[in-house]
Amino acid sequence: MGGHFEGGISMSQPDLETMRHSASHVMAEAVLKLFPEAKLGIGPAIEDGFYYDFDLPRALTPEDLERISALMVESIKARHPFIRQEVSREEALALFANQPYKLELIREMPEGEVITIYRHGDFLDLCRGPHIEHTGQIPVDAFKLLNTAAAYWRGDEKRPMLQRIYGTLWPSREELLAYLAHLEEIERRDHRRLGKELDLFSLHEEAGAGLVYWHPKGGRIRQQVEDFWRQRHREGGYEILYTPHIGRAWLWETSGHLGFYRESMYSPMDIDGQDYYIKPMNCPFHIMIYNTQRRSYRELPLRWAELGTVYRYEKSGVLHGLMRVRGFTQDDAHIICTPEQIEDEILEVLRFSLSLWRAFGFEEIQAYLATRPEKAIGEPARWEQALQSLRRALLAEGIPYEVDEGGGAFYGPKIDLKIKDALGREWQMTTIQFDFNLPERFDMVYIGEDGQEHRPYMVHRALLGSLERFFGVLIEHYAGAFPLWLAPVQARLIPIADRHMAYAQEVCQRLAAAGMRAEVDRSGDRMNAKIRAAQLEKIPYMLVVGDREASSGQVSVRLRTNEDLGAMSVEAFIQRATALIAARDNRAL
RNA sequence: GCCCACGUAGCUCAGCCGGUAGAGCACGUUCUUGGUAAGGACGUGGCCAUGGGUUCAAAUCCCAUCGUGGGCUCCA
Repeated sequence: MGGHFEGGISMSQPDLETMRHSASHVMAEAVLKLFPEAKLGIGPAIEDGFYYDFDLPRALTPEDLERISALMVESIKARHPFIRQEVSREEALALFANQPYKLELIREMPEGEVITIYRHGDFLDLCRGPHIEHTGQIPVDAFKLLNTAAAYWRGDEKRPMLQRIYGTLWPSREELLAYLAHLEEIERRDHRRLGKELDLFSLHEEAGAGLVYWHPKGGRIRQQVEDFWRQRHREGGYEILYTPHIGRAWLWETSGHLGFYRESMYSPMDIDGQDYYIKPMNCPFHIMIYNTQRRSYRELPLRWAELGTVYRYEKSGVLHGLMRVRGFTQDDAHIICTPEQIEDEILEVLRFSLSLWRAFGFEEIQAYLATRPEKAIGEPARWEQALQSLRRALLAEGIPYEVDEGGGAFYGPKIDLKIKDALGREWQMTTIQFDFNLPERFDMVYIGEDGQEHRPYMVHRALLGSLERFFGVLIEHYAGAFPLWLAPVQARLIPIADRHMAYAQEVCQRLAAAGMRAEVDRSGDRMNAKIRAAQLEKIPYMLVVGDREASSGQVSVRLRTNEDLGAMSVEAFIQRATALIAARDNRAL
């Protein structure tokens, strides 16, 4: 979910990446001055900046960052040249004798590889380079050390934990400031903050981590999402299923989940001496339904969807608002079809997914095609066919995609879609996965034209992914100012004085009768305060009613964009609003 | 799960070199009945996350647990 920040940045700068990498060296130099005993990990350039990992005698504090930053400024002002030097393995080992992590890297370098070191000032690092000419090329007012965090040495949770310092660096101060403003914007839109401010959802430590409570206003939005989702699925030839939340051990043994997915499942509960597990996935249940009958090729493809709530154990440290939770509702579906149908089905799923995303106002989508991993089941020929149909679907839809070599599940290849939000951040939501495993395990068959039993193809797909994560992304994408058709409150009646309350109530009822979500501000506040409150709640329409409106049967329409449409008849307003709602217009008010 | 930080009223936060709590907003009452982003007055509200320890005394110090945040690893 790394932010892609582009706002007016001149990327043509002579190698911003090199500059950032060099900055990480300068930072390491500063850290060594502060902590001569520090052990160095690695320090690459990353998107937006750089980091360096250190093994330090104590935890870093924000004050340390300031001191490090000040030392970096000194080094930059000193204009130390970067000096590249090739060394032999023995020399390298000697130079880094007291740097165990560097020694490990050196020892792992293949024989004959040229080992290079870079020096600047009295700092020395094992490094492939390249670097800038001298430290003075780093714009001294365009970098900032952002935060410290922990990271396992080489990303391995069994290895020591190092302290990582993240910094950001830009070609100019203006760009740095723009980037910092961008970070503030991200914070401002944070779904956890907006969820609280707009009274959409909550989480409760005393009631369990990673479990989401949808408040009335969040519930209204979810209902709209679900209603639309169901409508589109009906139109797309899907049937809707409802299945249990728990299943006997037999089910999960047969599916193989107890073998390969156990660490994500919760402990069983005992029911009449039998082990039951709460479901981490919906697929086995759908297959049970499939297997209740002898199936003919004539009834395929079957497209079975379910808003299925699943529970998965997630490590405590990874939980994050709505984005990563322990109980969530997938907009799941399984497509069961013949090998001949698979290609059309895949293409259709992809189209369907894209149109759904566009309907919610997400236009930019990137696809990832994940291929056969080392350890996989299913004949290579079927993998190849499956992969081809996935690839052809991507080409047919013209979506940019990258191949994730070996990134497929062991039971089949898949397409994942990442959706870009309004701030350019990517979110992995959609997944379309082949499954060569479950049809075998559950011995799913259909009778073909030839009267023989055949194994159907099965595809899992979740388009929005989970309703919780989708909601989180939706909140951040719109910064809480939801499109009219999704807004929990579409219009608020604002009576100027108490004597206008009855008229406001009457108008409100007319809006409700027209299918709108409207309410009257019954507080004792003055009109200005009522407008402010509605504005902060990002309510699309503020309908001010006073003597003038009450006597003429009108409402004065103010939009959350601050635009004032003036007075219009209630009928005209209803026409305008209901037309936009029916059209599911994501922008107009 | 791991490392670090944090957990005080519904919300945002102050208090924390130990002497049993404070602000703004929200909420309630009340005066005001006001034309497009905060009218005034008064008031309610906290077992200072939970459990244990140190101390004459703990919101303040120590430990543990739970949770949250930033990361690592992993995923919808």
